[in-house]
Amino acid sequence: MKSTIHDVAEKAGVSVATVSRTFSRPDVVSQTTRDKVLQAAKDLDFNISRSAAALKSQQSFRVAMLTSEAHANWFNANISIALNDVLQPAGYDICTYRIANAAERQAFFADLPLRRNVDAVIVNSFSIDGDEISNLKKMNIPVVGINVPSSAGFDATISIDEYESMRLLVRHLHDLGHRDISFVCSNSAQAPLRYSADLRMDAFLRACHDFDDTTPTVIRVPRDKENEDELILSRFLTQSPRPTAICCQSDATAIPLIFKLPRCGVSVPRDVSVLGFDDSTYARQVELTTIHQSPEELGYEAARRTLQLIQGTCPEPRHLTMETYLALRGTTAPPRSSNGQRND
Amino acid sequence: MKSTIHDVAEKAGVSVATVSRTFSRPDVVSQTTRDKVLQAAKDLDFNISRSAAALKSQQSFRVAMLTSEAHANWFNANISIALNDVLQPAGYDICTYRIANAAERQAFFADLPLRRNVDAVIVNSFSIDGDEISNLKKMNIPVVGINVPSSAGFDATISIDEYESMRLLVRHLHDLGHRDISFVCSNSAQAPLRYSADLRMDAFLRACHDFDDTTPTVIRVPRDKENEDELILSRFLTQSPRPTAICCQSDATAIPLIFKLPRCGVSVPRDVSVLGFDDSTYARQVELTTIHQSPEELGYEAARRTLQLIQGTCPEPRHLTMETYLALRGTTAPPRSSNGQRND
DNA sequence: CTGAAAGCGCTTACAG
DNA sequence: CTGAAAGCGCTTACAG
Repeated sequence: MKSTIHDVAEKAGVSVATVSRTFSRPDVVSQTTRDKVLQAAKDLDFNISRSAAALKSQQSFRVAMLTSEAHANWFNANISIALNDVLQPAGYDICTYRIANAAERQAFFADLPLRRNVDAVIVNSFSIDGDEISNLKKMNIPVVGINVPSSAGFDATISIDEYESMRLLVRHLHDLGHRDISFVCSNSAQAPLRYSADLRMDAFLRACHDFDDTTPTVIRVPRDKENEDELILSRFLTQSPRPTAICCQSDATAIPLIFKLPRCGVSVPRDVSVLGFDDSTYARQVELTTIHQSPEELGYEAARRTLQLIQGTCPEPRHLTMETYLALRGTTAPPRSSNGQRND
Repeated sequence: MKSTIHDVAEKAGVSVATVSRTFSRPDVVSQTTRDKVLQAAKDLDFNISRSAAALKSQQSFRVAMLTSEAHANWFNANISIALNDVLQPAGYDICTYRIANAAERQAFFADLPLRRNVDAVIVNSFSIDGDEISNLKKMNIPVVGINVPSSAGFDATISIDEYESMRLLVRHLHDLGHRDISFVCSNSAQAPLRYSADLRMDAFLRACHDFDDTTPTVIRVPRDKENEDELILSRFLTQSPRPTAICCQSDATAIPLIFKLPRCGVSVPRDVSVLGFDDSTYARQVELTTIHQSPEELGYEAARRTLQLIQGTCPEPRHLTMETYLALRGTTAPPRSSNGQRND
């Protein structure tokens, strides 16, 4: 009922080797033979069995993606789609391993459940450490990183430059005359595996440090709370002196704010400038000034490099930094007293 | 270097059959033997080879998901995560097949590239027709649908009731006193594969039909345009008489509107009520009245049923309708002249 | 509860 | 360009 390579060989009057080659290396079989085989395969509704091909050829045709994010977010959704767009047509499945907490992390890197069962691993925005990378390397397969803390140990990495991005943001605010700037972030203690939250705050503080007349403050709230936006609002409104600009860790934090601030009598950008990070869903429509990045491109580049590494070629360059830019829109403006003086 | 089941058998002093059973059916091997095997496996960094297991056991440990959506959206991202959460721990990979246009659709259902290579197929929000379902069934594997046009031919389906949902929405507006209601949707001619866009409009029109004093109108715009929100705005503002309420096909359409309408001098909900559909990202924060649905639950239920069907048990019930509810929030209010009279 | 053995459906050197 | 043949690493009836 389900036909095998033997059935096709018989029907086409060739050997199974030829049938196999017709699918795996069509260039080495003659046009005439190829046509015969293809016709027979079609008549018999034949597909190559991936499991058999995998077993014999010592490949798994699977690529693992490691991530720590529990919920559906814009960044990961775009990464996944881009990976699938490149890897699927090339014959690879993507298996997503979500590591949600310290126990899972420990278990994963100790057991390495992927050993022998994937052809490459992509580490996505995960705060992986040196020992963990070493463990991964024991599998003797390519290891590719997307937004990882360091490129050390990786066969290829694709990242954005958080520091440069934050510098763009802070310089823009400084140019406008802002001197009191708040950074809003979720408490990283709650999300120890997610890379970039901590980094981004550090980048903000460093960027402010370039200007000795600029006072950065930080508003930290617990992560994944339903009322995150209310907490932030409350903290901001009670700060004294009130900062003239708010840099948010991501658009997802900024968008609720630009909706709610006016309802608290604080006009955006007249009374306070608000900035996001990502240029994600709705950012353009709500005119949010933000840093544009493209997880889709990060994903494409990562997938392409993964494929190259599997085929044994070294991607050029091995470590790529994708450019970001400041999407200048309507939520930033000069502060009310734009003389650069503090009004305290 | 890479150890096989033979190495483990030798080290543990048992047969390969016992090693195999230790992993696939641990209940049938004695505690003592199991411990020996597990220890040997650990010492040798051994994992079962999926390809070999798959080949011999005539399973592929893969589940296909068919979808037509090109871009990352809230619904699909949540579906994917839920499917992965259930299927991955059960040992199944998910391979996502995206069918973007008529040619791909034709090719896919004619060739059935998954034949012999997946254990089940999940059809997600795809406007699949009877012939296509028949084709799928030729593979002799379970076929599960999420939001498909009809449950006919499916081994299991999970859906929401679009009609009932839309009735909730329209009745709420009618109760408030609205009689002129617009439905905003993207042009389905551009997206012939996506199921639910057309259906939702039909549901809206039917729901309005329940009230003979209510006049529905439709604003249709091309899909996936960058300036979709501006087109809608322009159409709405030039309509005469201007509807007192706008029902949007999804939150993604509604959210830009509730941001932009006030900037055109139209206050929400004072001058116009706006409703979404989904209860997706930011809906709560921007106080959008909308229909709540949970793609996560749809995904979990679909995955659970898929697993049951693979194991040969029939899910109960086979066809499940997930409840939705009206999330009553701040973007709906009585129309300005709430006497139910038309002011034309 | 455990073992010996057949075989799942391919790929790939090797030979011609 | 094509074929004969070995074997990838498991699972699973069957026997004990």
